[in-house]
Amino acid sequence: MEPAPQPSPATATPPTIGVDVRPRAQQRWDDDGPRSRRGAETRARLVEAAKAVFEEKGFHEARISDVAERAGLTHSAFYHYFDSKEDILLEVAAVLDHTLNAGVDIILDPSSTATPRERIAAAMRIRLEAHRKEARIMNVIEQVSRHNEQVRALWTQFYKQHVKEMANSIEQLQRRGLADPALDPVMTTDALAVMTIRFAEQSLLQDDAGYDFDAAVEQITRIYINALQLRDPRKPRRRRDDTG
Amino acid sequence: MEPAPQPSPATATPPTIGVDVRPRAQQRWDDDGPRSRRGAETRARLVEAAKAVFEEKGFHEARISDVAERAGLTHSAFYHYFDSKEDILLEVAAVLDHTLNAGVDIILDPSSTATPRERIAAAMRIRLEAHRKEARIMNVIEQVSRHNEQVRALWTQFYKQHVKEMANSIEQLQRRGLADPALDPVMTTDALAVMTIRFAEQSLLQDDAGYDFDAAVEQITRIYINALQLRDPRKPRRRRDDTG
Amino acid sequence: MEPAPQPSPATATPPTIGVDVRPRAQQRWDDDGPRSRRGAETRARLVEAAKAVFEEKGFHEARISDVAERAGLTHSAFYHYFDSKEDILLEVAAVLDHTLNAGVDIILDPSSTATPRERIAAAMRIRLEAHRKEARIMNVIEQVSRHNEQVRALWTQFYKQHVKEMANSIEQLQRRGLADPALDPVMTTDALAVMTIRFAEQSLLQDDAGYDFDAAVEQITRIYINALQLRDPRKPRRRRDDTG
Amino acid sequence: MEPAPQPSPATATPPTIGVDVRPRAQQRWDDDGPRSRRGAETRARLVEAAKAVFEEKGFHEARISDVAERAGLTHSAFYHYFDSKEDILLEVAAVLDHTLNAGVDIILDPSSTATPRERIAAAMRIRLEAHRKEARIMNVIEQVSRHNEQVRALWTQFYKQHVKEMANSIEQLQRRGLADPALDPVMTTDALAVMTIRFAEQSLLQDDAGYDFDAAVEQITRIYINALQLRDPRKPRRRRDDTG
DNA sequence: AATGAATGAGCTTTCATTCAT
DNA sequence: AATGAATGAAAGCTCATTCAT
Repeated sequence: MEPAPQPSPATATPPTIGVDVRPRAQQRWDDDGPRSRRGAETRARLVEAAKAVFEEKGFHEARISDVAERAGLTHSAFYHYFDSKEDILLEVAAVLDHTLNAGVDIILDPSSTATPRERIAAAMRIRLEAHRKEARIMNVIEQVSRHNEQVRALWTQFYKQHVKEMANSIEQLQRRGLADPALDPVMTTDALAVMTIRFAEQSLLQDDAGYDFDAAVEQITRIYINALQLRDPRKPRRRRDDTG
Repeated sequence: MEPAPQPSPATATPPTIGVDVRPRAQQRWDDDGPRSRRGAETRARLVEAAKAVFEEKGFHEARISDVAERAGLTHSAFYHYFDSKEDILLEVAAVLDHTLNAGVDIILDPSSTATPRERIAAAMRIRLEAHRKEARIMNVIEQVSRHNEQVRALWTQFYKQHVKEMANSIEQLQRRGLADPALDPVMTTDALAVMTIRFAEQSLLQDDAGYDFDAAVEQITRIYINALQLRDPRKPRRRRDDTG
Repeated sequence: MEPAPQPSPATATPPTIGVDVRPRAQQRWDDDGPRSRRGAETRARLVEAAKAVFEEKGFHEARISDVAERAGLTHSAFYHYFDSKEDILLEVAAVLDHTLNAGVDIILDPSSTATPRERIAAAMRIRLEAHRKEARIMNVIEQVSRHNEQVRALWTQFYKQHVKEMANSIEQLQRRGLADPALDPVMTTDALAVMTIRFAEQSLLQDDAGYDFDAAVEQITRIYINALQLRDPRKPRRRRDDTG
Repeated sequence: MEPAPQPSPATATPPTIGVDVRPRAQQRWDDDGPRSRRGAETRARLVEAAKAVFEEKGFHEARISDVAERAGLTHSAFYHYFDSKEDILLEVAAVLDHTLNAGVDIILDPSSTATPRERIAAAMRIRLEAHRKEARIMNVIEQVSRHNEQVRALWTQFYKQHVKEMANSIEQLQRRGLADPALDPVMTTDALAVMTIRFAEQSLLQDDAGYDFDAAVEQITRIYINALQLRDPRKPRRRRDDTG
């Protein structure tokens, strides 16, 4: 258990999420946080271990000793770094936040010459990939968010952020006459985001069989585009049978 | 040894779901079930109480004594009727199964003269209403389903059942040239079902603010119809820009 | 469960053991005892059931409901007849007392013309048979006797009684010069009784394999006779042919 | 991670009995065992306490908290060292195993110049002493052995071992013409072992009155020797040909 | 920084027993 | 006489957490 070399930067830096939702976590960081390199490494190992354990057993079933042991530590060593299970979950969640919001920008990138359709397809793939990978832990986070204020804040923020960006994007398309004007951008994004995320969670889990990933990407993209009644710009009038 | 007198219909009927997923629950019913009117009432009260408590605190946080007390009973009285928390959750879930599958038929009812669009709108409303109402407990069930085989069986069955019916319906529409033929019926239904259910769960919870219900129904329906590229039948040929 | 015809006389009569060791049991009999024929039958069925259950599961593992159910009764019906598990065990034990002391008389029967050796062989067989049959329940009784005063009294009385009779017999043999005079009659009987009883319990349980029964009888008898250095009378030396 | 420092020899040595019957106990030792001196002491105290409590109250009546409290610990501290009551009983039993098998060798020691008679007398004393001392706990062990596989294995092994050794010894005596050839060595040993052990248990318990110890040793020895029809070697010829 | 020992709160579960019917 | 419902006491066990080293 000695190795675990790079102190994953993501965890070693105080997570840079917009609103800082970490009363206790922050205290920790300022007061109790690891002062030595070795400490930082151990801490990172714990976060990693926590994620794995939560994914495997869920939050409630996960024991602090499970986490500690997987990190090659004693039960009680855990308390050097975190105050509680909730505490470490917050850290796990913060790290995740980064990962998941990565690809979204593509859709909105104004410098891109891609058609909306292409952008959506690209974004879809990226997002589904991310969710397929992180579905388990997101599920955990979401579950906990229902009973833990801090986690809820983090989760909401993440979700709302995503929806907001998408909503903007849809609005633009509507303004340019490229999307069904009768759709409410926010609600639509919400619904479609839910669809995307949950579908990934539920039917794309790698070891849970489900569908072929590429086929799924294609189908979800099509549904998405259909739903928006998306038209490609500048082409005088698309006929709808080439939608793919 | 009277022949297990009429139990209160709502909660106590042995749920008539396709596959019977109730090893212990069934035993209970046959062997240990309440034999007196009073017992049946108590049992029903317990199921009711359990649902409420689970909704409030989630499954793991819920204590058996919470349930018992809410039903006006002692802790140990609980064990007259159920073997465990899981056991009573199964009962709660079974009851719910009924409720939720109620409105689906409308979509498929062949005797109806309504257009597909109308049917979908109707089904959507019914379904969203049901889910809005039962979202909390469904969430609980779904959570537990990840770690409990029996609950998973029940939940899967419920979900799969729903998807299958919808898929059939979509296939018919496709065959009649009324829906986008490029969509895979099963995957599409899955995705759209996920969207509907989860949107309801997440954004329509009564006390959780969110959107205006009627507006939401309208939007979700529109998205749904758009996604399918649904055309109304018998009209010689619709041009697709008036889809609204 | 209706049959169970003859109210086994042994249980229906207040057991006729020397000292009456049944404070509560007696109360029951006088105060609460079954007044109707049906009651007496049920009571007998309970005693029978108790014996069976105790044999199967031991005293501590046995639940009152096990007993009641085996007697075709409800848990709570048990309390019409007995105050507790201990209470019913006392009854079981009392019944047993009779059975087990049955064959002993043969050894002492003065009218018999058999040689001591023959008498011992006969007594041995009878006793081993009885113990083989009742070893399980005796074991239970003995176990309980360690923690329950009343049961202990009953058990001791039974055992002491047996030892005393045997000791008398040995003493006579010694006086007639037919047994090793260096043996202390009481201690010897005790030791040999222990041997007999326990050997039966431990190695002759019917379903527990062990030895062939007849061979065992023969061997134990031989050991017994050897141990006493028993000589047959009527050989030149001794003239007292009145073995009694 | 120190190498499991020297545990208090009496209770803590991994018992060196022939077959290792300690699935969980062994795990414990390797994985969970006390790693500090203090821990080892506590563990030893627990084993000691357990023995005492079991002797006083019997296994079923003994509460884990009784044991813990007697060792000056909390209820839950117990679970640092043992998984269950059964678990600690196994340890108690293993320790006992040593003690009880100590003196047997004397009988068989070929270098000894003592006569068989003398050897038996010596062995008898040792064994009776041991049993007198440990009768209570052996009783507990035996009781539990009826319902616990592991304890049964340990107990059986102990008993069988003993019987086997004695049987060999008897066989030798028979071959040398020093013991009644009509006796079956195994059955005889079994019976005589039962006699010895149980007599000690039943009649020699120190605080339970009974007989004078030395007298008892003498008597049991005599019975034993009689039973075998033991002759001293080298004495020309015993004339008692009426042994059968 | 890290560990092992120890604690205490709390939960599930089992059962003998009582009560109303 | 018999039942089902209900209770209360107690047990076993788990775990997060603290403490001394």
